[in-house]
Amino acid sequence: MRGEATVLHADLDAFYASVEQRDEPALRGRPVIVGGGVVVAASYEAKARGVRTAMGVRRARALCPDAIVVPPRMEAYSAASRAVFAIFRDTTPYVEGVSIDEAFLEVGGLRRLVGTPEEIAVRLRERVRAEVGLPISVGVARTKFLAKVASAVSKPDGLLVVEPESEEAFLHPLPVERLWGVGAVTAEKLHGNGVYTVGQLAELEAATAEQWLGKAAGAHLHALARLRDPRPVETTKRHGSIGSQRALGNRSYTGGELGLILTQIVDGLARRLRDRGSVCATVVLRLRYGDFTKATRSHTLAAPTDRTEVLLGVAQRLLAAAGPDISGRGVTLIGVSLAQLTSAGSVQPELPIDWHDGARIDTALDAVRDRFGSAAVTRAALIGRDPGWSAPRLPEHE
DNA sequence: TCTGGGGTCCTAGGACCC
DNA sequence: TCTGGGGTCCTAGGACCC
Repeated sequence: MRGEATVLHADLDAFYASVEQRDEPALRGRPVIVGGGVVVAASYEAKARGVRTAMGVRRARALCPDAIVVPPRMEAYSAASRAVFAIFRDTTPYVEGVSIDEAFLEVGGLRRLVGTPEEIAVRLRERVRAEVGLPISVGVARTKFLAKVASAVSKPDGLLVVEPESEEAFLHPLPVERLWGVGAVTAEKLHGNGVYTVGQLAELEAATAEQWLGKAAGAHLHALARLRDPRPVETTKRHGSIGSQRALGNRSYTGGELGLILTQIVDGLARRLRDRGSVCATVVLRLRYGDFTKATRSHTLAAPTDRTEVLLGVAQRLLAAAGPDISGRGVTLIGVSLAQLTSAGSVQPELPIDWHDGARIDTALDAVRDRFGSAAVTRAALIGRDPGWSAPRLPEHE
């Protein structure tokens, strides 16, 4: 027995472009491109002319000269997203957000009270259209993966229910690129071995797929092709990292200019971190060079923090350490990620102790013991042994 | 095809500990 | 003096998703 199709995948169509068409009637029915240097989103009228996400705007204009290009309005998209997610949560308590414009909804158990999954999906689409003014596609199936493929196949503005008994007939003829997790590189590997459809992948032994694609990816994709996807809809998913980056174009930057950009990035991230009540343990610096090669440098703190000065100090040291490469090839992108996030509540506040540069650590620990008791010494020693903590400017005592 | 910004997960080697 | 294997953490890089 396979169970029932009770998972919905709801996915707004050409989300950013649809918001623009909703808010500006003159854009309706016309090819709309949202973006600056590259295409961030394209309306279906633009997609029909070959415009694709991540394509350069110059090339997109060549393909579609009558396209209207508008800059992104993130606040408008966030507001629309919140309104749609409110309808999701009004539909079922089991909502797992995937991104700003899509989510999984578990609607099993609502049959008696509300209706069948299909009836729920029909009503959901009507409500999003009526209350938020946006088209949304919904796939319904027994697993998250099948529901996601179903919504993609149903687009635009569609609804597709895959009943358990028709899963193979639905999935196996599709190209392997439809599998969630198959991108350009993996597709090329599979094609090189004569595998073009999901059905062909399902016919392989799992070990063969693992050999070609790596253990985890091979096993996962093979299982999906064989209709196995045990992942439940998860209501509480926490973020593991937050990040921010800036593309710099082609001109060269002085060290001071780079330092200023780095400060702005870290300052914004630290603020976001504190707003969510989190601390982070690892700082990751990302660089991209003129030839599009990339580099990452990271440092893990002994004690997680949300303090701008500490995070900025680490980021600056990472940037300085990557220095020789920078001058040689020219940085075209600089970014920072804060990883290993945990709740700030689980970490003690920093100890207010006057510890200046060059002070001996045992002297500092004695002072900690005198003022806060011996239990505080463990944490102070932890901070002290972290080489990233060269000049801890601890906060003033009240 | 000359490439934005926000994320997730996996791999592989080295350090370190038991 | 030479030797084992497993587990965990950190770092760097890469694939993928929207």
